[in-house]
Amino acid sequence: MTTSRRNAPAGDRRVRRTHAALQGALIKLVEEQDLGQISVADVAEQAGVNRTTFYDHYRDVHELAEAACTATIDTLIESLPALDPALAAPDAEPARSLVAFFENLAEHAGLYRSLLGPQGSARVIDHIRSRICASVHVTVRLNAGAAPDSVSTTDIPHDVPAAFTAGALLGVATDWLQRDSPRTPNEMAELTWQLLVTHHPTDARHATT
Amino acid sequence: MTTSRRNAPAGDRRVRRTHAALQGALIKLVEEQDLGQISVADVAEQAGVNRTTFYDHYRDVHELAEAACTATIDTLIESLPALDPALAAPDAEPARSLVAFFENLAEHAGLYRSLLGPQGSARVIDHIRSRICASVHVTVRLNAGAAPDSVSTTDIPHDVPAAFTAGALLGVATDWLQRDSPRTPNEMAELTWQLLVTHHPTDARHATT
DNA sequence: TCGGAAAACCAACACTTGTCGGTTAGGTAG
DNA sequence: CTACCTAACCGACAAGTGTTGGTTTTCCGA
Repeated sequence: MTTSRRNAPAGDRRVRRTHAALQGALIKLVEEQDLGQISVADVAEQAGVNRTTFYDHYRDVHELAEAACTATIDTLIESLPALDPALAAPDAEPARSLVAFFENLAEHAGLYRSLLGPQGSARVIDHIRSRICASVHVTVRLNAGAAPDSVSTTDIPHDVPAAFTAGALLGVATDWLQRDSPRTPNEMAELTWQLLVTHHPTDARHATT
Repeated sequence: MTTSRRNAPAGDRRVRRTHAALQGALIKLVEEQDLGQISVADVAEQAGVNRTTFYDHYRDVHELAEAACTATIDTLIESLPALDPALAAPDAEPARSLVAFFENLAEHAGLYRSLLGPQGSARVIDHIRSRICASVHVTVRLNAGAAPDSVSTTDIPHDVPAAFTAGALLGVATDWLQRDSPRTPNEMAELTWQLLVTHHPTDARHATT
């Protein structure tokens, strides 16, 4: 094949450079204007590479955007490994993982706002959603394996709750970014956590503050 | 300032014709191929109108898609007016509105699959999400007004639960359409309903079948 | 160190996109 | 019925897109 084809760490030095240049250029541009207004020529010039070189690595801007936010998404995903929607105690603290989730979201607000909004990319949206979905998937499976005391684990399949939770998180995040986010990450984590664990707000008034 | 700007029912007969022609053309094309592959020229030719006429009404394919699926979305939205995520009794039947929701979804599966998937349109996705969000919003407000027996209505704001529910529904729907949907609309409604009302699957084993 | 392999550059290509004046055809108000 | 109004058509335009073949530069391994 193409000789050495390491996926992540190694590889040709040149490709890594142009990859980094292009992704960095897009991230910078996306902080200033909407994704839909960014042309391939803009990204190439900002990155300092020839326009045709762009097409040697990505098919279009969407694909670049997907790759560019992968690293950020990775940390975002890893911030919520301990999400346990089913078996969690209702009086648990507002789940540090959720706080980290929203803090990470706020840190790259400009990026996510441009990518997830109406002018964003359906490819990126779907990518993020499926990533969260997979992450929640394994978490549910882990919890089910950790407490295999009943047949209910096979009764309720994994995929629907995972899709439910992933969509809910993405929905809350998107909505939070769309408005001028009057709430802090902590508040968002608290509210979202109450919704995740149960939909009875009258029961959940513990308010450890 | 194009003088008369009637929005929905009346207006010039010619405009309605071309609107219908373009929207119908897009819907037909979108059933066959992914939205991202459809060009303005394709739609115009399929609709039997000149290409420049397209731009007299819509800025790009995404905007047309948003307008084209509005009617379908309206019925989709109106199918879930009775959604009560907070106060519903946990042993209630699987919410006819949810069944209608998934049936409507299945009926236009090709359309939604192409629009919501990775090759879809972020504008359409955001549009649908915000529509569902607004619908759930008023529902929550209605229920809160129907049972104003505590201060908890002001304690928990409306927007976050609405965004949560909207995202969750859209997530479940998208995930269901992406796979080859082995489940029936009834099953999906049942599963989603259990998730909406509570996250404790061990409690929810009523199984009216 | 050096030679081959492959990435990056370059010019140019057909094609699509979005926009613009001017013309034709159709509908609506009077 | 008629005259005005305006949507729809037409040709042409600059700009952006995606691809191609060929050249130069850079890197990796022997």
